[in-house]
Amino acid sequence: MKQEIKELIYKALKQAYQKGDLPSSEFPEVELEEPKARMHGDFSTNIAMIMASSQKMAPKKIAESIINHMDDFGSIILKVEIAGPGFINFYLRQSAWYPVLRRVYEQGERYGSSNIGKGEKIQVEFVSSNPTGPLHVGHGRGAAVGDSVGNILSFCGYDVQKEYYINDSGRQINTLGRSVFLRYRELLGEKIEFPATCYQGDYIRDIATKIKDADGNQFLDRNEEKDEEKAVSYCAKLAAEEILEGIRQDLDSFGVKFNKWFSEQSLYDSGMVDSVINNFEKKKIIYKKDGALWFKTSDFGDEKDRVVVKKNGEKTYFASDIAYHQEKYERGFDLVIDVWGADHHGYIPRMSASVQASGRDKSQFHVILVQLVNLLRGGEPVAMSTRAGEFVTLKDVMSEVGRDAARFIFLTRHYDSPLDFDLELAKKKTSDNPVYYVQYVHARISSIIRKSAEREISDIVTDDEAVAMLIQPEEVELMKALARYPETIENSAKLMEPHRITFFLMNLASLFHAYYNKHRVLTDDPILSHGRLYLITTVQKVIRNGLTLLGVSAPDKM
RNA sequence: GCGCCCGUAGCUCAGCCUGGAUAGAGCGCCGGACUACGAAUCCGUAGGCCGCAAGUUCGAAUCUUGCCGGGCGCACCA
Repeated sequence: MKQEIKELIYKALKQAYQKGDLPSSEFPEVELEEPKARMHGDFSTNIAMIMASSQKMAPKKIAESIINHMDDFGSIILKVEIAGPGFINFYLRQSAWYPVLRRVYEQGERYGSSNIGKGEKIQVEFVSSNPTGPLHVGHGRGAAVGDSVGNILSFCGYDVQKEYYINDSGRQINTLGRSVFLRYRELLGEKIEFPATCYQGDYIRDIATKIKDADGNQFLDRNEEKDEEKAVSYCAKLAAEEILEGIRQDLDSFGVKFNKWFSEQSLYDSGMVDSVINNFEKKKIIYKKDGALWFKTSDFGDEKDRVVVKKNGEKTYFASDIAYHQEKYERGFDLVIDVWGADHHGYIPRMSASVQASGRDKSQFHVILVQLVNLLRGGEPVAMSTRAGEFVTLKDVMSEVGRDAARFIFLTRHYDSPLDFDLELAKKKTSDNPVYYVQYVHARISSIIRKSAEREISDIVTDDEAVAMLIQPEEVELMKALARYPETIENSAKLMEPHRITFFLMNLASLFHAYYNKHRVLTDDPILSHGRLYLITTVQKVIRNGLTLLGVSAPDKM
């Protein structure tokens, strides 16, 4: 639609130049926009104002000559006006919007998809929470954003892989083992002073109990230090597996599916971490200082160098992260996207440095920083202390407010702004809660279609006669919105911003509810009814299409 | 101190990338609409120095700079 109008303008520009009405043949890109105010037409362009200086003419004169040379308004344009300082406003015939119905109807769940990605391989890594405790709400937001961004990119022709990185190595896993082991000993009657540095949550006790039940007191006999170490590492392994399994289940019931779960430990097992460090040493971008090995990230834009091997010989997390990211590119990804909590933003320059050091362009690495979630209940903050083990898990939230509400709310804001997540509000089934507002459209339309079958209006009829009945302003507004969907998807993909789809859906829902309240779909006139049924069917398809990208269900009944 | 993010209606937020005409939505307030397709809905009223200031521009919520306020981060932690 936009394209057709743009071409008409280009044609007019050329003609105007040839006839000598315009002095210069330098034409800028024609931008068409939808005016905010309805009275300014369906589309408008500011081309005449932009050209004013290069053509050395008054904007209004330019606009006039463009219009004069638009010999063919085509079948879509009703009238054209010059307005304000030199805008050209286009008013379309209602029938101009009819083709969108067919596109939506035929493409259905693929409507809005595209091939702008051209098969480019992208990896989206998200959540990647340490298997030392259950997922909490913050992880939920990351999961919703990462999953949805992946869906959207894939919808736009990118070859997307979703991945979870398991930090199953290093000190905090050891701490996990120690925590479990201490609880285990406690369960067997020892008096334990439980250190504050250990994990406090009840889930630690649960795991310890399992070990006690399965293995009895066999770990209590510890003659040497290495016996204790063995016991701790046994506990660590078991606990990490147990917790990871819980994380998998939580994400599964949250509707998030990963293509791959990648283990940090495997990078050590395969020697990848060592080989990366050796490689960097050869390149002389790793050096020794104060007994530690430092990576010269400052050569690649970081503010200072970073340690990869500590004085005591332990590798830092950064070391395995470097190896991990290098490994990603070796798997052939053109672009690597990491979804992180905003508190990790300081980590970006060094990660980017490592990517560049292994020969990739910094544009091949992108971090989506998701801001924090403030959990509220009825407007009051909910205490969230990880150290004390008092936090609301994602599982709790899901069982309290439901998966759809949770996912939708996480995506009602730009990931860049902090999110207040109110449990009471999320449960409400009123218009405070936009998820039901949108889902209700889908259910309502299903209901009308059921009703139409009862009345034997039955099958969706899509012929011209029925479509021609769609002349109400509310119907045109709906079709305009449907036509805007592909553009919304494309923007959402380019900017990696799922909330644009959320807002689109809320707007479409609002247009539909207004239409529904003003006009009847099922009337005494079968042709009119057919036309309207056709229209609302396309609305329903787009609602479902969009909700699917957000990972939210589209119910037929609520 | 340095870096990143945020500041738009009473509240919660879109819009900013790609400048355009009278700045939008939901909630809340006030007032209305169910004997026909689902009232989880709709209609209407009120409510704004778009944090402040300067710059660029024919034109700035949008771009640039400075300032103010808030959040987060600045480890041989993860």
